[in-house]
Amino acid sequence: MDAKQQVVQALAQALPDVDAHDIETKIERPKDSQNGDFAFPTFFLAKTQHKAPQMIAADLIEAIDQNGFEKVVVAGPYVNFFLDKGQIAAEILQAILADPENYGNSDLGNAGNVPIDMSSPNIAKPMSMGHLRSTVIGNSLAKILTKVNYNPIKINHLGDWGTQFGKLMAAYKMWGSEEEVKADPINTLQKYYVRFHQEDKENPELDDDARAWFKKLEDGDEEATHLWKWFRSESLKLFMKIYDLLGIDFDSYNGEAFYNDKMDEVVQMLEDKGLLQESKGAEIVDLEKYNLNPALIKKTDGATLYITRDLAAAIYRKRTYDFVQSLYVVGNEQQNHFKQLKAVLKELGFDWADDIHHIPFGLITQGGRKLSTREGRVILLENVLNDAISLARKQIAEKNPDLKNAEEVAQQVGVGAVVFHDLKNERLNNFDFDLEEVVRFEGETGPYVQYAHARSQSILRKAGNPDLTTANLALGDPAAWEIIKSLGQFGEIIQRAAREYEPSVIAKYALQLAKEFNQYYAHTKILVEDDEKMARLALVEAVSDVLKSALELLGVQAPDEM
RNA sequence: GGAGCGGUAGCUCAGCUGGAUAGAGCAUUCGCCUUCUAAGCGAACGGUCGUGAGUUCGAACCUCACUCGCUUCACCA
Repeated sequence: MDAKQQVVQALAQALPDVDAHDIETKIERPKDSQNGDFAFPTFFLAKTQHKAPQMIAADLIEAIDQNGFEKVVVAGPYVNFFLDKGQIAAEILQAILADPENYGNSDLGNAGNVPIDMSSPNIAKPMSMGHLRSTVIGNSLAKILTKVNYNPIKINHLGDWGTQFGKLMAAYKMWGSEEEVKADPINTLQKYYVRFHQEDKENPELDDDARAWFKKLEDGDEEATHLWKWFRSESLKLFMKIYDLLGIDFDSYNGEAFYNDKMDEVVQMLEDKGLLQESKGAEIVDLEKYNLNPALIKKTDGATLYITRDLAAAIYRKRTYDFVQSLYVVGNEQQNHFKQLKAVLKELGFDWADDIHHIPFGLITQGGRKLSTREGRVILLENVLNDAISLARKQIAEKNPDLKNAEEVAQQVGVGAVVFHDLKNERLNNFDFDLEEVVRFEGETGPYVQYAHARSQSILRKAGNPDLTTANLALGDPAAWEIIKSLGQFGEIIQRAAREYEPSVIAKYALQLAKEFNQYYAHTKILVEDDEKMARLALVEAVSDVLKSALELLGVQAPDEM
C-alpha cells in the first residue's frame, strides 16, 4: 500500500470528525528527516477543537494505531510518522527490479496523440544554442509524455520558406559561387546572409531584389526552386549530423514549405466567417476582444505571413493526428504570436484551440545581449558540442586511460553535459551563455549523474551481477533510507514533470538521487559479507536503473563505465 | 503605455498544495584515495528571500502598491 495512504488511514481513524481528504492535503513531507517521513500539523484543528495545537497533537498520539509504523511521535504541534523502513524498502526495490524499464509509468494520457512542434531550425542558418533548447526540451517532453502514456509526435517544423530565401538568392547571385557553398554549405550561406544585411543598410534597393527572388520562388520559377531545394538539402544534411550526436529523431520534417498549398483554404475559411478585414492595404483579423493586436494574415503585396502558415499547420495537425494536446516548444518571445494563433482558431469556431499549448523557454544571451543571426552574433551548437566532447576525451585520458570505448563515452559525457545543462533549470529562466559553465563536469551536472550511475554499475560488475529478484530486500539500514524514499517518488516526479511540461523536474530529481547515492557510497561499504549484502546490492541496482531511466527521460545517455 | 516573465548567499539556481532553525552547486579556505572509479565525500565561510503594506495561528510562497531587469506589442520567423 502507498505509504502516504497508510498515514492518512491512521489519522482518519483517530480523527473521525475530520474529513479524510482534509487530512490528506495537510500531510507533508518534512524537509528534515529527523522529523519523520510524514508529518501532520495540527494548527488547523485548533479552532474547531478549541485546544492548543500542542495539546491536540499530544491527544492524537494516544488515539493513533501505531501498528505498521516504526514509530509515531509528537513534536510540539506536529505528529511525526516514521515508516517501517525494511518493509517499504522491500516493496520499492521489488517494484523496480521486477520491471526496471516501466518503473514510474502511469496513465495520465490514455494513449492520446500529442504533436510536438520542436527544434525547427532555419534552412541556410547554423543551429544555435536557441535551437538546442527547443530540441532538447521537446525531446525530453516527448519521452516524459510517453512515460505517462501519451503518444507524442515529434515534428521538426523546418524554417524552409520565407523572405530570407529571397535575400539568400539575391546574395548568392551577386557574390556566391557553387564551389564555395559546396565546401561549407551553412557557413557560406550564412556569410552571404550577413553580408546582405550589411550592404542592405547602405543600399536599400537590395531589398527589392530579394523580394523579387522570393516572388519567383513562390511562383515556381525553375532557377529559384532549384536553388531552394539545393540550399535545403545541404542544410538538412548538416542538421542530421547534430541530431545524430544528440540521439534525436523526428516523426515529421514537414516545415513551412509543406503548408504552401494549405493556406488558401485557411484564408477562405476566414473569409467565409467574415473575419477578414482590410487595414492599411493588408488583410487582418481583429482580435480586440481578446485584448490582442490584430493578426496579419496577408501583407500589402498579398504574401502570407507566419501566422497564416501556423493556422494551416494547426488545422492540418488536428486533422492528421486528432490530437488531445498540441505543443509548441518555441521561445518565450513568441508568446504573443501563440496567443493570436489560438484566438484566431477560436474565432474560426475550433474548440480544440484550447488544447494548443505554447511551451515557452527563456532567452539565451551572450554578455547580456540577445543573439542575432542577422548581426552574425551566434553561438554555434556544433562548436559547443565539439568543445564538450574534446574536454570529456581529455578527462577520460586522465582519469580512466584504460577505458575501451573511450571515444563513445567521450561523446556521451560531453553531449550529456551540454544537454543536461540546458534542462536542469526551469525552462523559462533566461541564461547568459558561458562555455565553461556549459561544459562543466563537476557539481550539479550531467556527468555527475552519469558518474554515480557508472559507479553503481561498477559495483554490480564486481559483485558478479547476481540475480537479486529473489533476495530478501528488507533493507533496514538508516543510511540507505533517503535513497529508498527518493526511489519511491520517481513516479510522482514524472507526473509532475508531465503536468508542468518541465524537464528540469526530472533533472533535479536525478541530481538528488545521484547525490544521495554518492553519499551512501562514500560512507557504506557495500561489498561485505553480511545478512544485508544482497539487499544493498538490490539498492545499488535499483539506483542504477532509476538514474538511467531519469537520464533517458532527459535524452542523456548513461555509460556503464567512464 | 498594454501584455508576459523574473528579482532568494559573491556567481548560477532549488524551494512541490502557505508550515518546524531558508537549501544546493560554483567560487574561497581546510580535511579525506593500502578496501566497491576522488568526474567523489566531509567541514568552514556566506542570506534584512527587490521595497512597503495586507490576509493568516504561521508568508520566500497568497493579495495590493511601488521598484529594478529582460521579452514582446501588424506587413520577420
